[in-house]
Amino acid sequence: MGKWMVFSAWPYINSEPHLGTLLHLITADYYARFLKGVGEEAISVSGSDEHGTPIEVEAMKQGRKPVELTDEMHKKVLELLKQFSVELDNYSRTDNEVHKEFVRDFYLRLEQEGYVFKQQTIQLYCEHDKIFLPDRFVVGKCPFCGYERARGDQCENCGRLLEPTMLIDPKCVLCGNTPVKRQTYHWFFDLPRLSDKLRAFVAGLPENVRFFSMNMINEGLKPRSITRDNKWGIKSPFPGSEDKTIYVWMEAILGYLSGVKELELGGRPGLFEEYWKSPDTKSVYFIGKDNIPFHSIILPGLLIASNAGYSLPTYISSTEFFLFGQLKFSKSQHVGVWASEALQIADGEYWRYALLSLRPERGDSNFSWADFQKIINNDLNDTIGNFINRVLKFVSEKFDGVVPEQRQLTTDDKEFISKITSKKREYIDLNYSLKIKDAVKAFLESGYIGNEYLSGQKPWDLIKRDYDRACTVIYNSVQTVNHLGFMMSPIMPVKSAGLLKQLNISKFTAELKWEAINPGHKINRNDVSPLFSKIKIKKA
RNA sequence: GCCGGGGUAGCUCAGCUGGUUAGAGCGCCAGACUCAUAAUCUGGAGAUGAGAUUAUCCAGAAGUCGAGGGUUCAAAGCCCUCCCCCGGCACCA
Repeated sequence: MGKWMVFSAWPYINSEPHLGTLLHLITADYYARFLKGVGEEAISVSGSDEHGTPIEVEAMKQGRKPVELTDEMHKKVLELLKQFSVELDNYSRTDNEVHKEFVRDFYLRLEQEGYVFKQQTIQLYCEHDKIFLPDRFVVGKCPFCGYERARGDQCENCGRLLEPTMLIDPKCVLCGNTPVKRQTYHWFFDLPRLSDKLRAFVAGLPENVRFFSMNMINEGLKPRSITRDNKWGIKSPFPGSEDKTIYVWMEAILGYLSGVKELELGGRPGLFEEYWKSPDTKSVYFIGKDNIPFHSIILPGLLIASNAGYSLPTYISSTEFFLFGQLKFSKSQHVGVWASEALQIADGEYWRYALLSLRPERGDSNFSWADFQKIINNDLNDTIGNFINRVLKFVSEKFDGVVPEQRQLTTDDKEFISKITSKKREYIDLNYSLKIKDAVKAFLESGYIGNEYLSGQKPWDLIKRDYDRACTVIYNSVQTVNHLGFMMSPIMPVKSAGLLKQLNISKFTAELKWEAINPGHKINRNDVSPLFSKIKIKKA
């Protein structure tokens, strides 16, 4: 049995994360908890991605140092993650020393392996802001359609792809001055040389990732520049490149490695080699479709090129987007739901449940307040919460909080037991196949089955005329609560802990074995209370 | 332009290696129950109309998963043409 590394895409912290970004962090946290829950050895890592031009520019606008900005933002993200019950083994940041050193060593090694070359390029430079301008930081007249506000990478009006130098009358987007062309040197990663190896790797990826990536390879990979002329970033290690920094993507992506290294240095000797260099290690990356190529091509490319025996990604689980009333979430347009807003509306754990059950695994999925409310009120509260509550209340009121014995099983009981057991098995299997949305659904369906059983068996009726039957039905229902708790615990860790307390047990059983809570066990009847409550959302 | 994804009940979606009468949840209608947080459970209509019949019912034919063709004993899943929506097309993070 191999070990597992669970990763979430590192959020770029130029602003607060929105639901789309949060989704991957929550999923990674969920998945790592699931794995640990079934007894796998797993570590989970992510962190704040904090270098690069957008943050540098934002800091410039505010008249602050970039690091002040990201210190603040990173702290805020940590705070937010806590509220969403995201507790990865390491949630790091790219400005930490371990990462920086790791990155520099890594690229020096890559150079030794012969995958780095230096080349001259021409780029637009703003003399006023003293900054080389990335494509999107230049606007001007489109040479094809004449649209005045075409960006350096693409004209929004006619859709044509552009080069910044093609723009007529280019302007710096920051200050409006005309940038100048300036010669510079950059160090490049020789990606094309890895085409064949990457093609073999990509062939094993899931379809939604594979098509896209294979296409890029077939169109011909291009060398990827490693360096930038920015100040805010990791100092480039190549001789002669002292005034340059590493391009933010090319270093942040190595956080998956440095984050594990950091864990090792934090007191787990040997961890890095054990995980990253073992052929048995499985790795899962939870990402959005917008950064597929970085995980399917660039990261594996870097890993292969380093020739250091790192294990390549095993699973890349890419989701589509959440749309918000048909529109894509967007920071600039202010479309979408931000993390702190979300927390004002509902408990972080409710969001975990909702986001995991809406997870856009197949196509873009619409997020609407009505759906959200329905998921919380009907699914979580009415189906799951109410089932648990009616069982525990019953045990408290009618059995003095003591779990009754199982007597003679009827056909109905046996059928019920087998239904719940197979839902649990299904839940586990679906998780292993990374069908998380379906796994969460299996959890919900277990709630339907439980309620159906209670309504059909009517223990409140039985207790008056057939005590043995009542015992059996309630015994089975209590076992069901344990199994539900098991499925719930990675989804809503805090709520599950509350349930453990109500049940007066230390953990939920991962096994499929029916009896997990013995007859005669006393639950904490004074703690029994509904786990969830309904929410009401005012129209936005 | 190229690549990919989507278009299935009022809504959100599942089904798509072709195979029984196209499913679920929500919503709607009716009923049951009262242990439980006005929660739960059951049944029904609903992705189609028309003809015939006094009516219920039954039988037959036809239609039905964006549109239209095709392949097949059999298509929501495959092929072709087309329409609509979304995303991407790498130095944006």
